[in-house]
Amino acid sequence: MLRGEEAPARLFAALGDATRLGLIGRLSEGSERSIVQLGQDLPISRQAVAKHLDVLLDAGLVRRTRQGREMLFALRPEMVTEARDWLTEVENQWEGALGRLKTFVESQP
Amino acid sequence: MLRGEEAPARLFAALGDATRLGLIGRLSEGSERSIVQLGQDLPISRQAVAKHLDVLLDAGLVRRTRQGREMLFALRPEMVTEARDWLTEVENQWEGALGRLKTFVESQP
DNA sequence: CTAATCCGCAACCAAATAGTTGCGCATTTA
DNA sequence: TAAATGCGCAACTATTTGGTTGCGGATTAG
Repeated sequence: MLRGEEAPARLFAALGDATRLGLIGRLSEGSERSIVQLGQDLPISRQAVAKHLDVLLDAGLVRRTRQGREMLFALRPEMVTEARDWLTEVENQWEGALGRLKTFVESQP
Repeated sequence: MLRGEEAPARLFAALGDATRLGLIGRLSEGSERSIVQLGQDLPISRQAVAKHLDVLLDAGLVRRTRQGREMLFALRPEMVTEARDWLTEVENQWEGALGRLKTFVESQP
């Protein structure tokens, strides 16, 4: 339903978890990191971390490249931007609505 | 885990559903709307719509006021801004990291 | 007053989520 | 070569989620 919202919904759903936001925070520091590295300070298993990274990958928020026996993950900031743009649009539409309301009120006798 | 990310996670989780994004889109048009009104064109029951609105309310994305027998919902754009700010921070940190990397590379002999 | 409308509560259900463990394979390291 | 490391696959579990239906109470409309 409302097919136009499905893509951003996937994006926001991927962002809707504290652990994943933490991973994104780490990846926003710039360097690529492996699964074990990313799960270092987390109280969950390596496989749990891998699953979270899969979600981020499916949402397009990260990119991954194999290097030897390691899987390296890096942020894809374009997708972060895309999510942000959606919110900006909502804000703009809201501001526009406020503006029209103001105009309407002022035009009343 | 990573308690600092819990608040934004709730926010993004609330945004992580196409139906709810649709509701937010409607509410961004400016005027307050009732539950029945918001569910008018949706292929789900009134109660399902009400539950979605509860999620948005818990996340702070909407405000509600009772008026007679109706429950009127309106957007709270401050919260939309808050979510957007989190994404902006990630982008900024990433840009900063890129900058530092560039400086480092250029300083290499 | 009666009928229609809007809502809240509760029980229930199926599917998705977040997590676990165990095992085996590939790649490094000692 | 042998041991250790990093990963993937699979099965299993508990909780959350998105949805339903049924019912009763309050408010508005006829």
